[in-house]
Amino acid sequence: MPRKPPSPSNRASPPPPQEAPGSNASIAAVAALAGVSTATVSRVLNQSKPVNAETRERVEAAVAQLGYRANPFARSLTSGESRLILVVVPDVANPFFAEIVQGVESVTRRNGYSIVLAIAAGDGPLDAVYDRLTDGVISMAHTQRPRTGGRDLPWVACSEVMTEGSTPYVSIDHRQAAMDAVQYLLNRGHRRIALLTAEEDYAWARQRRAGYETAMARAGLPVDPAYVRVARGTDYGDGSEAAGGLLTLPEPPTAVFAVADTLAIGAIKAFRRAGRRVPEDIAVVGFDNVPLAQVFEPGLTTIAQPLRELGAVAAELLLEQLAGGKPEPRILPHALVVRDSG
Amino acid sequence: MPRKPPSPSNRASPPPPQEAPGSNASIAAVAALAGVSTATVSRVLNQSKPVNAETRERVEAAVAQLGYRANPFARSLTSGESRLILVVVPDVANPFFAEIVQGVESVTRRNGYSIVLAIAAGDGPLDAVYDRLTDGVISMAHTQRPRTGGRDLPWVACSEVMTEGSTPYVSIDHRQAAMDAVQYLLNRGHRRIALLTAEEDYAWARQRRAGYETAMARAGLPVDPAYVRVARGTDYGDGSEAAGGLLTLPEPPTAVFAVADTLAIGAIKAFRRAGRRVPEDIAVVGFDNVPLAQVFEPGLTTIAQPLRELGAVAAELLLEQLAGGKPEPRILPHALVVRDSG
DNA sequence: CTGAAAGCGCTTACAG
DNA sequence: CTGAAAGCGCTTACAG
Repeated sequence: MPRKPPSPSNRASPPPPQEAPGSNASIAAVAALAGVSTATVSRVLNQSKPVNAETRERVEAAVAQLGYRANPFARSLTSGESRLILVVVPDVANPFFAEIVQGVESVTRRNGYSIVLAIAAGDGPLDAVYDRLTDGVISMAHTQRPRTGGRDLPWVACSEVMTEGSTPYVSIDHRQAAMDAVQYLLNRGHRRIALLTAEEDYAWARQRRAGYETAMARAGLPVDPAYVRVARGTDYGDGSEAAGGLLTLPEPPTAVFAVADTLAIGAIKAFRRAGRRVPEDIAVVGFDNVPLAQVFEPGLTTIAQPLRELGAVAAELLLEQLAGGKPEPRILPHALVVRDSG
Repeated sequence: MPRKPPSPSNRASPPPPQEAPGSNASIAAVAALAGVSTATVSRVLNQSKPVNAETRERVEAAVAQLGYRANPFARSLTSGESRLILVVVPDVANPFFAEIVQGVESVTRRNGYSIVLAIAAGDGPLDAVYDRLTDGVISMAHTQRPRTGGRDLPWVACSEVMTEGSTPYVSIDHRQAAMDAVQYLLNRGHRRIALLTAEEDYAWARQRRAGYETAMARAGLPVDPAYVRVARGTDYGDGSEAAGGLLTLPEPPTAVFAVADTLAIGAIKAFRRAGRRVPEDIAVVGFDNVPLAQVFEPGLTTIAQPLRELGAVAAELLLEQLAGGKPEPRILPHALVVRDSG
């Protein structure tokens, strides 16, 4: 917003409405130009009450002539809503965020909401400035839902299942997706299948691991604890490091299911460095279908999420909340993308 | 922000200040609890005027007890500034944005500004809602700088040199960096060096191309037009497509300089598919040092930008503008990262 | 150092 | 269908 020139307070007579076209005219200027009250201008702007057609036209002409746009601060101060939705993205570079956000935007826009993004710093609470500014939030991050003084900011978790409380969420079924990935490996004849997972304070990591365990159990296969490797983080390097030990086992696995593509690629690099071929010597399946999954050689077999739709549904759930509803969680379908790595 | 319950207008008597701890108390409630005027509360909150130590303590206690936080809309409406900075990121998934934004945040935060992100849709103008909301913008996108009714929103271009007008910017010297990349190839004995560039409505693309041409000219080498390939976009696929023809030339190049890592990797894939080895048969150098440059095999030789510092300097330039200054453009040093591809 | 009061630019009962 | 006026929650000359 512009800085106002320091104007002397003017209490004697009201200032004449400024009609400088293109400057930030006020609603009073529009009203004066159209020969109506500010109330009427407000009503045509917001279509909140019927206005005589001819009057409306005069107002619209005045708005156009002055290039008037409402001051969002004044509007929000009186109306009690900002029509702004906060989308929280994780601080790690997430190749998905852009597409998910597009999905969000596709539905918010046609409902008169704009979106604003914030990067979550770690998993701490959100910068306090945001929640006073927006009507609700869609979080793609592992952020704490803030309890701002007893009041709850409407909140939707996108792609990160919230078990805590009744926060609505939209997600794929991570456990089932992991089962599908492991089942695929089983179908190809693998029996010694290792799990490459990440530190499990993420719900998705726990669920993907559970999927692995369930699939193995259903196949009547024991899970050798030595086959379960927990990476320190989710970087390529973490994947390489955690996968390294697998090869020196007395009975090394013939396949690895990694809970993230980054880990999977790190593992492949480690295997190669050790002289193993992928998938001939050891098959690798990832999770996420990051852009790199297609470009990397060998192309990575992995699980894909419906990104745009995840964003769109998250927006729907939030809008439903803003309208006073209690939306149900939504589970969206995933897909196994078969390439060359496994 | 919360929806207010529909309260009947109350004109007879002022409502008693609500002291419900944790609810959104107003400044009046704080004033009442501390036994001072709202003006005094405002003064301690903003440290805008000296306040008696004992009074200040009472106010601070009241603020703490009520969990008071100023309503940002009311504050902005009166003060004329939002203390919000808009960072515009490109709509293509940009692996850099997170790190640049961290740089921005590191300096805005300690100056009392918060940041808000927006994704630029193509190269159209920004959604009008943003510029009324924020005090200034840092754009990492190829967005048009909007001229909102004659008034200019303070603006800094980050990593995209603006030749237009006097918009301050921070960037590396793309032309020099490209020269360095090509010179590296020349030093390794290459003479037939092709250029893989992108459609040139981007300043950086033009400048990198100019660097290529200058380096070749200085080496006394002609640029064969057949060696200059313009990719349709900057995807991997675009790189593969544009690079493909190079191999069937009567005298194919021995090296390629690509103006983006994504193009470089696409080219490498195309070369491999055609049975060529990189770098033995053909060397490839990219630009950007995307995360993948390190992970891809072969590791990509490329130019790295100082991301965090780019963001930090952009923030400094914007703050300088907000303080009424006219900051000079800033050029930051780049680095050639030598890996295996060239 | 402190307070009473105007004013920022809107929206919305209330009364015609 | 329309207007006068209060009120949203702050900040800031102005006057002590």
